[in-house]
Amino acid sequence: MRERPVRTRVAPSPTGDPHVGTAYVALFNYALAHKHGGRFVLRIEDTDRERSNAASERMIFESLQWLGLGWDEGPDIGGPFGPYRQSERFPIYREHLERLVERGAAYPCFCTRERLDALREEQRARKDPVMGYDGRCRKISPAEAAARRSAGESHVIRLAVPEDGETAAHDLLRGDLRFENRLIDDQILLKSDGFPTYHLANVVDDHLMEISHVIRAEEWISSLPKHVLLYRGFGWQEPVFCHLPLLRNADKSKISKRKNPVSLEYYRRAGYLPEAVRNYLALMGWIMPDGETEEFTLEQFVENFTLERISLGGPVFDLDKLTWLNGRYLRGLSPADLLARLRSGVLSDDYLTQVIPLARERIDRLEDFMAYAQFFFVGEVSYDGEARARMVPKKHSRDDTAGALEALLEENLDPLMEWDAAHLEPLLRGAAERLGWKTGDLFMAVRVGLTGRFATPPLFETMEVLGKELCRRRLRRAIEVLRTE
RNA sequence: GGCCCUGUCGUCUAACGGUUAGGACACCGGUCUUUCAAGCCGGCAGCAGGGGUUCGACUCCCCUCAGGGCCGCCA
Repeated sequence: MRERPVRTRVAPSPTGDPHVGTAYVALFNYALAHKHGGRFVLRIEDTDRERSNAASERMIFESLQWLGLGWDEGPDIGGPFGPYRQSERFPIYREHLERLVERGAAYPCFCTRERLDALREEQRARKDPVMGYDGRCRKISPAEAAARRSAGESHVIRLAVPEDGETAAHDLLRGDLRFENRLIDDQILLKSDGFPTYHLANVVDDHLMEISHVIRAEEWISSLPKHVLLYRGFGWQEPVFCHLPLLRNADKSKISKRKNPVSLEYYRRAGYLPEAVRNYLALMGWIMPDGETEEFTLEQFVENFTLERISLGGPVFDLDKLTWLNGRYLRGLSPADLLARLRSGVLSDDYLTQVIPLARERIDRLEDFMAYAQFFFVGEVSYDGEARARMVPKKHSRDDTAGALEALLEENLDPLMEWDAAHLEPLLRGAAERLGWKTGDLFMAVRVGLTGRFATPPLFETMEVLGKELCRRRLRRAIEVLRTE
């Protein structure tokens, strides 16, 4: 295999809050590219029409920049292989896919969702080891398929996976991986709405963007053979694949927001220093060659980085150790630097300007400000006896209240990307109705949970200023208090 | 259930056939200090189990067990 210039990429999907896992993968890609004087590419994986959104994309940009992981090519700055937003590349995918269909490496499938659902259910009931599409539409002649397509019949395009034999793929850290072809599903490459799936878009883009190393999370290993088959179908040279271990919760399951703060916004808002977060992430599965040095700069990381030193056991994300590391970085700052950090964070003019209108009407002396507005400046709030009492309305139990807050949090607040009063108000009112709660009761529970107080500035404005992360965190804590104390 | 990945202190990890198995977090002591931290010093604690290969296995091979991931017209 000939040597190619090193080009790596990170391809986050803008479907929610910026994830710590994205930063983790980005960090290692960044390090490899910079180590070899290559290019680090940012690509936006927004082929999911339902969920992708611009607010989320912006947050991805901001978080990566916050961590100091700038990219050399990307949707915002362009580059020689653009566009870098997949939703802007649809014609490219369709054109390439036709080539695959012509070669018989992919085929149209006219099966309905209903049939597919029934098929899956049947296979599951039968405990069939061969799960997936049964290949019915593969038997349709190319001529007939083409006719049905041009007649406008709804269809998807599937990958024609060989019936038998096996597909070998190589992972830099794990060596040769073998997969039985009969167990690989005929992956859908183009959805019936004409959108590509991740698998197609990803392979086409990695090739066209001349990506030399695909460094991604371990959860992708099972689709590796499909990707390899795609490269071979196109007749393209495969990149080097390297699957990073998955970050874990304390119970070893894949890291999740129920069990850990996974949004980078959380760390930013809580005042973790980006260099500490980045340093800690580098410690997940990696260590300096001396095996001991744990505190190092991005530059030192890049300089000493080798993919081969990555260990494969899924690392448990330990907030305690991150916090310890952050403390070390914090203490290393000069007073002036520390002041500057405060000034660009929780004590920024921008934040204070948001808080002041909410406090002004409610204080009579300047010295009252801190006491009144303290819940805008702390992490978690405490709940005194009266606050606890007011949190639970007369008609509801503590458990009931905890359940309502949890439902509100997970079903309404978590998915909300436009975090402002205008969006929050209808959301909370709607939630109250669905939960069968009087709005006043629910709002008081939320108010106290969020602030520790029952007399506060207007709820929605307060929530907007506090921001999503702080609200989420405090509500979690309130739920916990209601259930356990 | 099927396929695949992984397995060193509670947690993050070093070791690339020969070490009293090292470091870090957490925890427990001590020290410093008007207090609390921080700092410094010390302690506790690990090779999942069983077979091989080898003069010699944490390191290589096999089996078992355990944990995890995937099995979507999500990524």
